[in-house]
Amino acid sequence: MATAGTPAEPAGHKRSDVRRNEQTLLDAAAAVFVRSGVDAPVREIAAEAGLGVATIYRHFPTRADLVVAVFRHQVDALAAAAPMEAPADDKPYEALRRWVHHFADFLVTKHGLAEAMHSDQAGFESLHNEFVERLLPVLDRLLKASAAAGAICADVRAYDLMLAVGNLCIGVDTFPDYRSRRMVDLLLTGLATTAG
Amino acid sequence: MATAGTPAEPAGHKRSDVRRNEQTLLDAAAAVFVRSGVDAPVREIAAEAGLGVATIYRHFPTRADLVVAVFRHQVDALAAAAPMEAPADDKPYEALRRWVHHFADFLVTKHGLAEAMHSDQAGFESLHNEFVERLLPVLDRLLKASAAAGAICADVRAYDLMLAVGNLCIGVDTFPDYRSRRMVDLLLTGLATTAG
DNA sequence: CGTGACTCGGAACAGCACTCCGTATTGCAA
DNA sequence: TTGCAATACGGAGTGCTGTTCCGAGTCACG
Repeated sequence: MATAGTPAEPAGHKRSDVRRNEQTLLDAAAAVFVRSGVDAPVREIAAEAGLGVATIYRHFPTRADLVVAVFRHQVDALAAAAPMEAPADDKPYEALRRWVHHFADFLVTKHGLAEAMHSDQAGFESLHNEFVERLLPVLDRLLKASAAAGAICADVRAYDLMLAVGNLCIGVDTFPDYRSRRMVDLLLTGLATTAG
Repeated sequence: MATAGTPAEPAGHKRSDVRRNEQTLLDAAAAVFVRSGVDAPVREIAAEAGLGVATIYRHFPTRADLVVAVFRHQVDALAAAAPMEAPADDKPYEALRRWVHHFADFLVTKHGLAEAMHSDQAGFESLHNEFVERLLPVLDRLLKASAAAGAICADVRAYDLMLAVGNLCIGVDTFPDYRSRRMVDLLLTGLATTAG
């Protein structure tokens, strides 16, 4: 249940094996996620790490906690990739467009991540929450900057856009002919047009 | 494996209990799909029908076969809802827009159908195939008519658009705040704009 | 080196899809 | 009406999943 954004990381007073196993698990999970997708069986991750399943659950109570931990750096990089100060940028819509494509590329390269983020499966809600918590403010800022510049219509909510883009990235693995990037572009174009 | 569009329906030479049970299953499945979504446990459908699980598998080898059979009439209606003769319509883009929204509304009201259609789970491929087979020609016709009228850009493929719209309908149950309809509209707007 | 607290491992439980085979039902013909 | 061959049915069985529990093992500190 607990969202458990950061389980507990005062970092200092943890037993050495705990810290070692946590890192082992993160490495194993990263490898398995690439090989079998983010919804790979828990046992497979445990085997890859050479640890028991209970150890996984002790460190990462829900699957989303593990996924978030594995991708944390990349999500942070994504958040940081957006221009911090909007006023400095004279082309806010271009900045928005660039960042959304970065976001989409990130999702597409992590097999099953987009699917999982919008899944109703138990344990995945906090994954959704994490993404919303970290990236929604960024997207909202970009969106408001564009709206202020009159480049897009102002009544589109960042939340809707974020979920929509995430949704458009679903199925790229399953259906090789599907071009998610083109569709994301189309959505962004629609955003700009409604301003007219 | 078999796509099994129409398992075998010469209708005449089937045992009476077979036909009766098939209808019972369809009714039960329809009820359960509404209550628990299209990915409800097989046992639940069997219980609702008062039949064994093997009977379900005998009539509908894959889950998609059952889903397709339950929604066949509505999918047909959807296909028929598109204007048959494009030339007669002087506003092809409006027709396209209307039909796509019909399609989206259909998906949204069937809990989990959009998710299932783009799932990589075994047994769901034929669901995707069925939708593509039945609705893609319709969408393609609408799209070509709009393109011919110069209302939209011509380089968007019907397949991409269909999957994109389907994707945008994912998550409406899980995330009540997500407005899929608005996002579908945005996508359609983008389609029109790129023509400019 | 001993002790106490914390952690690990894998067996155990529960829920799912899907299959198999003995039993029951059906339709036809005598 | 009744017997029989073909066919369908039911539910137990198999195998894979997530999740929990507790005895055995490991670590840090005195």
